[in-house]
Amino acid sequence: MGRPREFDVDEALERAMRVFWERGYEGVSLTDLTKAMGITKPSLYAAFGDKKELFRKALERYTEGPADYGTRALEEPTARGVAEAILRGAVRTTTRPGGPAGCLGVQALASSEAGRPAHDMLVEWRNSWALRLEERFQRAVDEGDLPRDADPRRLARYVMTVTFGIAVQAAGGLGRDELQDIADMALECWLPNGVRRTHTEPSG
Amino acid sequence: MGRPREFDVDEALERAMRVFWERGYEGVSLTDLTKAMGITKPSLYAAFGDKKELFRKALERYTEGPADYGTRALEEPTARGVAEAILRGAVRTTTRPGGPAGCLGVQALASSEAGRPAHDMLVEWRNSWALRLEERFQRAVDEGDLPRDADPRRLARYVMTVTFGIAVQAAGGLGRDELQDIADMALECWLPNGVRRTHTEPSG
DNA sequence: AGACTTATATTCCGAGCGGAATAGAAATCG
DNA sequence: CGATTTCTATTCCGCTCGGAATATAAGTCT
Repeated sequence: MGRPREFDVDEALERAMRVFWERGYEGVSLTDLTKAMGITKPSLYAAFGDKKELFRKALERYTEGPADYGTRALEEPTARGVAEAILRGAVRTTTRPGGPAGCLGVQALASSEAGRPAHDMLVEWRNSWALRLEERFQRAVDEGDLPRDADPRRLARYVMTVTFGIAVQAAGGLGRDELQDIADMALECWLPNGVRRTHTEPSG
Repeated sequence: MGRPREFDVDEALERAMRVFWERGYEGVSLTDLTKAMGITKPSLYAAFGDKKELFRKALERYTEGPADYGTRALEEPTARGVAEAILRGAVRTTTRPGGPAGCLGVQALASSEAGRPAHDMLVEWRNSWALRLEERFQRAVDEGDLPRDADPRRLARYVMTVTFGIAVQAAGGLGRDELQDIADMALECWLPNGVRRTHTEPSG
């Protein structure tokens, strides 16, 4: 009962996500948000809570939307396939023609105290991906897909580091082809069904 | 003639650099700066110009101070040595015990219009490193240090991408040992005196 | 119809922003 | 000394911030 909402909550959130993606948490004001979302401040407040909560929801939507390639990548049958899919997905998403360059999750590397909520959310977001990837690589070791002496955490950290680096480069304007080229280089350390080495120095 | 300055310009700039490094351009107010620098606003204005100019000078100082490992790295005798030194330097600088985690140059990946000056400076800063590295690798090809068919631009992009990724991870709290481990992995693509492959797919 | 509920629109809040202006203090000159 | 110059300190500017309060419109209930 009561007066029905006049705007589409889902679309408003989508627009908020877009704005945060483009300009970051600290770089966006409530006025920017309400303007982009097509609603007024009380409506925003009632539907999403304060700015921090709205950002949290936008980040969730980002994870399930533009960044869903990550979840799909983890379902690839081989560890190498997972790594390939993650890097390729990152390249595509950070250079999406209609969207902002870069990654919503790779932001707020430094912030004021006011930006700390978003900063912390993003650190946790990035770490959670590293963890999911590590668990997936551990499974690959257990299944014999990766060598028994492979180090899943190390491998996951490496892939995530390159992925984050790609996000930085994308934000700087590098194009899709150049970034995919970088991703390919990073994958050259891997054999088709696993890794070439994980801990030992090259033999020759 | 006239009244002499009561503060040390160099030390004030050092402190400003530190604050920008820690909280980013948009995350720092003039009040934060004057407080950290131990001077008042008119003094800041007279000595450094406005906030944007101060940031530019802080970035220059960063380049010649904490990030001088980059310039020194380019003087290494071999391309592999250059890559090693850059990655190792990035790891050390982004995890320096007394300093902020992360890299002053890897910030402002997304910003408001007000933050655009700093954003653009940083994009240019990162690109300039990629260029210097590319030129260094080109020299290595010319000297026979790298194979004739190596692609200097590709190699430079790869190294810089990993370097930026390391900065992101450092900002997220990863420690020095873990990051050095990642750097080592990135270097495993290289033979002692060059690269294993640059353009071709792995043979097996 | 009319009470009730929940939306929307407008207005306002104290605080802080980047920046500028003004006033006073400390040095060097003739 | 006293004029000049350049620093420092204080104050103020218009503006915007995130957030809250108030008032009104638009629905659903009995």
